[in-house]
This record gives sequence, C-alpha cells and structure tokens, in this order.
Amino acid sequence: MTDAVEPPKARRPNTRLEEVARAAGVSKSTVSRVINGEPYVSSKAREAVHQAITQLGYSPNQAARTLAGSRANCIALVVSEQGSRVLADPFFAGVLRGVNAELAGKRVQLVLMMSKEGDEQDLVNYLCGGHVDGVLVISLHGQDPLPRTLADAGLPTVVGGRPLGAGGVPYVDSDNFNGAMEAARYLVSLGRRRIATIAGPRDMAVGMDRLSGWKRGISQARMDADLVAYATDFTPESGAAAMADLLRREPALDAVFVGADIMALGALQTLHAHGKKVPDDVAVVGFDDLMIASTAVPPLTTIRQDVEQLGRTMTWRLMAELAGEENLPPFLLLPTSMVTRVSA
Amino acid sequence: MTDAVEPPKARRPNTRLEEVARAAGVSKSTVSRVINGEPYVSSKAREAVHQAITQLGYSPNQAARTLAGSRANCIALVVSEQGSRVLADPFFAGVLRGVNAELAGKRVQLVLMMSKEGDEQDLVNYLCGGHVDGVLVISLHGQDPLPRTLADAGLPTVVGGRPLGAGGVPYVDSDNFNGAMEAARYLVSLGRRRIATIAGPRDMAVGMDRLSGWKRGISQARMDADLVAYATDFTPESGAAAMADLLRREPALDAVFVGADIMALGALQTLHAHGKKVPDDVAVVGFDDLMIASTAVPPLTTIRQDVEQLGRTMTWRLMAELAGEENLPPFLLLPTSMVTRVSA
DNA sequence: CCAAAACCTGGGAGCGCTCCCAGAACGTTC
DNA sequence: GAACGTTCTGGGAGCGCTCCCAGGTTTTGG
Repeated sequence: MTDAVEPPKARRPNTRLEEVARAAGVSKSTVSRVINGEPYVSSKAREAVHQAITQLGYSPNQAARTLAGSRANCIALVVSEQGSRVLADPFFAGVLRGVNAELAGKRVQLVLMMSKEGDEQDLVNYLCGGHVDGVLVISLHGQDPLPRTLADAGLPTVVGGRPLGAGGVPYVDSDNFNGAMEAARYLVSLGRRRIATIAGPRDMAVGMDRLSGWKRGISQARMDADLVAYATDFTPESGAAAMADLLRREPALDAVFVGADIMALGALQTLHAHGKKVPDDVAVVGFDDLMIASTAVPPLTTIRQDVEQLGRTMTWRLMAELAGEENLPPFLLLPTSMVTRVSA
Repeated sequence: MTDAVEPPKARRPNTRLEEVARAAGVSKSTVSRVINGEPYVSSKAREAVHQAITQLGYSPNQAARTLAGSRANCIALVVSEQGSRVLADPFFAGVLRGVNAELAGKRVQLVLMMSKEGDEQDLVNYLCGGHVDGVLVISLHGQDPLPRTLADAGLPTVVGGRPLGAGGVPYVDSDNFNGAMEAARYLVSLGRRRIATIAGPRDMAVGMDRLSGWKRGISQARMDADLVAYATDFTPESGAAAMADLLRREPALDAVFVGADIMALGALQTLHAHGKKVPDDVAVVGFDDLMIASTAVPPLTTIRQDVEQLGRTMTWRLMAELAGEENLPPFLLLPTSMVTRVSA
C-alpha cells in the first residue's frame, strides 16, 4: 500500500477504447470502426461493442479523436461583441436554439466566441488553427472582413444575415426585402396615403434590405418613397427619435413601417406623446415579431422572421459542406410572414 | 514530384511547437514552459520564444494540450432546454455575455450544451468524461439532479440561480428575497393598503424566494400577506391570468408586486382591460428590469438584477475553484436595486 | 475448382503536446 | 575548493484515439 501524501485530486480513470475492446472481445480498430459507423464490421462484433459501450458508460475522448483524426468534431459560433449588444438578445438566443436543435444527435460540439475589437488576430489564429471544423458568424457589422478571411483560409464558413463585406461567402438570411415589401403593400391596401419608414443603420444589410423592400412596395403603388428616417441603432430610443423626425417633416403621415420591432416600441411612444392614435391616425407595422410585439400597446402588427429557423438553416448548410456535399446554394433566403394584430 | 490525384483538401500545415522551438533556438520543453507561464525560464529564452510565436503566428493545438495535460482548458455552459424557453432569452443572453467577459483573456473555451429530456445520461457521460474542466449550469427546473450528479462525480460545478434539488453545490444568485422585500416595503411606503403579488411557478426557487421576500415585507408592515396568485410559467399570458384571478378575489386591491417583468406585461394588460389606471388605481412593481420594463405602458417600476454580473460571478467562482483556491464561499448573492419609473 | 473480389479483423505508427527525470550552469556557504 | 542548493535546460515517454497496412475469411464468378 502506497501512502498517498496528497489526495488523488479529481482523478478520472475513464474507460478507454481499449477496455471496451477487451470487454467486447475485439480489437481497438473494430471498436473505432463501430463508433465511427464505418462499414466492414460484422453485425455480431458491432453488437458486442455497443453492449460493452453502454455497460461501461464509455464516452470517447474528444481530444484524442481530434488529435489523431483530421477533424475537430466541433464548430464555432462567432458573435461580434458590439453586434450582440445591438441586434441583441432575442435574436441571438433564437439563433442559438436553432443551431443546437440542428446539432442535436450529431456528435459535434458548439463553442462560442465573441469577437472583440483587439483580439481579431487571436480569433483568426485560433479558428484557423484546426480547433474547429467550421464557423458560423452572426451579427456582423459594416464591412467586417472576418468571414472573407476565414473562407480564404479554407475554413468552411456560413454567415447569418447578408454580409456587406464578404462577397462569395455563403450566407443565410430572412427574406427582408420581400417581407418589407409585403408590409408596404399591406399599408397601401389599408388605404393609407402618406406612408413613412424608419430604417435601421446604413451599415447593416438587414436595415438596407428592408428599406429597399419598402421602397419597392411604395413605388409600385405609384406613391412617393420619400419619407425615410434612419435610426442610428436598433434601440427604442433611436426609433423614438426617428419617429419624431418624421412627424416634424410630415405631420400628416398616416402610416409607418418600422424596420425592427424594438425600434417600433420607441416609435409608438413618440406617436402617443404627439397625441396620435394607433392605428386610427397612424398605422404601424414592425419587423421581427419579437415577444414584445404582442405585448406592446397596442399589440404590434409585424413581419415575422423565424430566427430559430435561421440558426437551423445556417447549421445545416455548414454541416452539409463539412460532409462534402457539392453544389450547395451560395445563399439561402428564409420566408417571412405577416402577423396582423392591432397597430395596423 | 508526386502527382496528387486528389486535391489536398483543407490541409493546414500548422506551425507546431517544435518549429517554434527551432526558431527560438531552444527545446520543446522550454517553449512549453513559456506558453504555460511556468517559472524557471531565463528572460532571454522567454523573449526569444515570444518573438518566434508572434512571428510564426503560432497557436497551440488545444486537442494535444488536453490529451497530454490533465485539463481541457474548456468549461461547459449547460442550459436546460425547457428552461431556455421559459426564463427565456434576455436572461440567457445576459448571462452568456457575463461569462464571456470573465473568460476574456484566459485561454479557456466555452462550450454550450442544452440538456434535453432524453439524453441526460449522454450529457453526464460527456461532461464527466474529462472533456471539460468545470461546468456552469443555468435555468434549472424543479429538483433537477444534474448539479448533484456532476458535483458527486468530482467535477467543479457552479449553478446560476439557487438550485432546489442540489444541496451543497455552489451557486450564485441575485438576492431575490431582499429585492422582493424592498418592493413590498416601497409599495407600503406609498400608502397602499391592499398589496397583492403574482408569484412564479412553485418549482423554481426564483419564484419562491421573491414570494418569501414579499411576504416578509408585507408582514413587517402588519398587513395581510394573503393576496398571492401563482403563475404557471414566466410568460405575459400567465401573468395576465394571475392578475385576473387576483382582481376577482379582491377587486379593491391597490398594488401588486409581480415576480417577473415578463409576467408584469400581462398583468398590465389585464388591469387596463378592467379599467384600472396604473399607477393611480393600482401600483405595479416588477422584477428583473428587462429592456421591456422601460418601454412598457406605463414604464414599469421594477427591481433590477444584473444578469451579466451573474454570469461573470459564476465564472469567477468556477475559475477560482479550478485554480485551486480554498475556502471559497458556498454561495454568492448579488445585490438588486430598485428602478423607479411610472407604474409605482 | 481455383482466381478474384468482397468482406472483416488486428497491429502499430503517430497526431502535438505536457510532464517527469536527469543533468548542466550558476551561485553560496563552510 | 568541496559540498550544497537554486535556477535553468533538453530528452523522451505517453495521453487515447484514427488511419494505414497487412493478412485472414468468406463470397462470387468463370
């Protein structure tokens, strides 16, 4: 008996592949084949291995698999720090849920990374260092070169939301253009004559795409698409300020399409403060269909985008590429749908 | 020249530690020591290594480190699937931001895992399999045994929000009791005489702790703490139903403390529908201070909890334990603060 | 009936790192 | 200057797996 001066500390005598092999009466190689679902294993051996695995509660050591094999069994979700503050919480959580849902059952881990100002080089080094098989990037700002850099390094990358500065990198986005156009057409169909819009910041594609869609819808009705106010960011405050601006420029406006529910909340407050009744005096349509849309006063008519589906689709696209599928679509647009409530 | 029939596929001839050693004119061991910040390295050697690292853009292979060393340089954040739907998005995103903030600079990765109904055993196998050094668990439901299981397996674990079924496992939580008590006292100080509360589901500590705090505050003012309605979950709908129930039982109530802003939104709707003016007829105080609190109509007075700080503190506690610090507090309570707006 | 093809199996090198051990270089003290 | 500590350095085993290769066993087909 050796006298352990120190307690053995969190030692974990994990079952190793070799022990499974011994228990199943086969070789390491065969166990490895079973685990990786390779062909050329007799059903008898396969079954014995499966039984040994469950019996021993074996869980393969990822580090060893990564080191020995060529893939990491791991993908990264990169969120730009500022972005996560802005396009914000509900969006992010939804995407995450979708990613996880799609990953369920696959033996692939998700590591989360926030890209900060300074450590971009670190981030790129890490990602390109073979620690992950692919990357999902969301809430990009402006012309962020990150996706391009990653793609050029040969790392499979999928962007969530059309990237402004990354031509050629595959992306998945909601169909912001058509959603916004539908909103504009709906307001027209309601008989509104002076329809304004509050657009998101100019450096984000989501804001620009929704603005374009609105413009198209308005122009098709042979109306002037001149009542445009730009919000500086996706916040209620910014939406409130933009609404005040619009009201000053055109006191007689009778409808407004707001490019994000979160900004619409602010717009609603401004309208209320100016004594405008919604929807009687001014009809309001938002975008996103966050939870807050249904609890706003009055409940907000909005264009619904399925954020969870966005996460799922991004993941599917990435996994398909990792699986070696060819001729994958360079981008994917997810349909939106209108949710009619009270505000319009 | 060998003729490659196949393209070399995403080959990444990463710089290895050995190359850094050669470039710096030292041995592998010395480079390893520098990377891990160990003592007993001459400043000359240390500098040469640092220079070689930056010059070659070297990033150590995590898989190899994990395999060779004893730690994974990686912690997991486990979210229960249902929980993430309920206590929901803003909470989750806030915690995540805190965790990341605290992890910044440390060479520790964050992997995200959602625990689903069926795969609990898989989850435990994975977590206890040495793939991670420690675990952060949030949005636990009822008597979930997960934290206990992990802790018993010797895996450092920290829970976010007081766990109901995991005595002894360290946790970090907002001071729900005192926050709720402050809310009750504030309503009393306003001269309200019939003060009700809407409590969260009975199977979550957060709901019970806030209820206890409210009861204490009310009792201390020698008032009856009998107007309690339980919501079935943290949703506006559930809050609306509970409010209707309270109004039926006591039409003359003049204040209500709602145990979550998200439920308060529903309560506000019900009050409005019943023709009650807020705050004139009924004062309302919420809890959490989500973004929606400030944009509610009327803007909601609420008890603020700092969710990001929660994430940071959990992470700090876990990392401290991993670093071998002793006599760490078994639990940590984060202060709350009241935000006075219009509703009370 | 024998050759070729298909199926199945085990052995063993090596992925890139950490950590232990042995030893060199430098004091410091009697 | 011998004996000791302290600081620094390099060599090499081995972490647990995958993947290649060599070989055995069965099936197929001419």
